[in-house]
Amino acid sequence: MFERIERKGVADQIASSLREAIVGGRLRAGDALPSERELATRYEVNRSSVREALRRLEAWGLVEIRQGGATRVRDVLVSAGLQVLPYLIEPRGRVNRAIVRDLLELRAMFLAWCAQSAAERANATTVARLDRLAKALSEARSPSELQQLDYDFFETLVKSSGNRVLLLMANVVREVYMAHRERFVAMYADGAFDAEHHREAVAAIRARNPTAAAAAMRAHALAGIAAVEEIR
Amino acid sequence: MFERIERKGVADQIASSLREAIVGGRLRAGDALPSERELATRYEVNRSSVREALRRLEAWGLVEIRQGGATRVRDVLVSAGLQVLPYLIEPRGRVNRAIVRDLLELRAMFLAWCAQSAAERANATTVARLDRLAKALSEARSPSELQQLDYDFFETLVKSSGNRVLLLMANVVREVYMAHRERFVAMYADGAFDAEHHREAVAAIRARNPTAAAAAMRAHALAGIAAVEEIR
DNA sequence: GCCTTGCTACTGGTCGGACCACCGGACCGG
DNA sequence: CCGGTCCGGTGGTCCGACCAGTAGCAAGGC
Repeated sequence: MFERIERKGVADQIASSLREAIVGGRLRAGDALPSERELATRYEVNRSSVREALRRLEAWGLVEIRQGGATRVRDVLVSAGLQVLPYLIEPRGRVNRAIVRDLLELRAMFLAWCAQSAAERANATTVARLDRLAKALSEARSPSELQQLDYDFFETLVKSSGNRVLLLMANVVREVYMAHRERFVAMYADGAFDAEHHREAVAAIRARNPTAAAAAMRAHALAGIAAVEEIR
Repeated sequence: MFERIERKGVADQIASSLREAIVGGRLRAGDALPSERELATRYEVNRSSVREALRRLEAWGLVEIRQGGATRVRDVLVSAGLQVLPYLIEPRGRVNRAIVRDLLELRAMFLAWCAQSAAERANATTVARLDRLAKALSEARSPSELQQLDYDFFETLVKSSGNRVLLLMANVVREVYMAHRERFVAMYADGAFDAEHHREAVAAIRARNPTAAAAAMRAHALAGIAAVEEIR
């Protein structure tokens, strides 16, 4: 009880409706959307609200708006940004396993690369923070607690890589991951998770051994992928 | 004469103005923006236009809008998406070298990883396309031509990795890169570029040798970084 | 017959003014 | 001190009007 109450604005709902139509394939790339005035009539809302929804879709890279001409649907995989990921993962309520696997593969690449960068340039403060997280991971028991700590470890690693562009990517990934965190909790179920790789990585970073650090985090990520795949 | 006339909508200009204030640091994280009504008065435009601009900033992750409360500036590096990259690269007309280097480093990681994936799973069609691009790179002369071909090579590699999440990332990176392509043309000036690494990579992909493919593309990317750094 | 020109009916863009929903602080009574 | 109530200000939605740009069509010229 006391669960969060949904309160979405009109514009939000329209944006969601259109987004699902596009991502779900009911509207194809190149198709022209009805005019703003017609959408307003059909949804029985004001044109301003429709406009607001359309601007959001445009910011997501899902449609192309041109004054005087029709608003057209763009090809999702060619022009959409990372923000649409949550909707690709779960179109029509069913999880798209292939996309999840793609995401986890990228996670493996990022983890390994960040660990390598961290080993090359991390300072004592960062190493200490990673060390604390690794220790906490060794002691934590509940899967959700492990998941949170592991995510914190990931973020700390990204920050310690010192790459600000990667930081921006991580921001988007965080939103996606947090929205679907229960999908990935399987990676932390009894026995599926072992903090050994984290301890190894921290030791390697402290010893300034990039290769070993990368290998440890890659091993961790691959173990996670295996755990998720097994569950399904 | 008859040069192209700038035609940006009112909302666009307001969004740019506010974006620069935020990215440039004149508005700090946590600061409250003036109300929509006041912004409308100050800019001498309609409130609708201000709203449209604010929604765009929200989509970029630069501000947080809450009904009943003030619209507040968010921490760029904590919540912004990749879309703001162009403005981080060139705040106030001066190029931020550190960000450019971060971007090129990530490019190196992506290139290597894509080449590896491609070697593991590319089909004959893709290999043939990469082969054509590598040949064209060997023959092209002008830097801008080389740049375009190299970018095509990168995109083809991303597609052949088969990872759709990476594809979404590449979409955003493409917009950033294309907006600043002149900045990177130095990588392709006389003598700075050699198609040898591309030929190696294609050969390795065809031979299904992931390690060699990754090494070849990493070498190419590192050479590019060196060329850019030297110019400055 | 073909191309050009200009009209026209549509599209999105901006305007202003009104009212609703919501938040936070000031104020008041218990 | 606590809980309500009120009120000013904020964003959210609505309406109806006009401006600005596009695309297609139809009359005119070659």
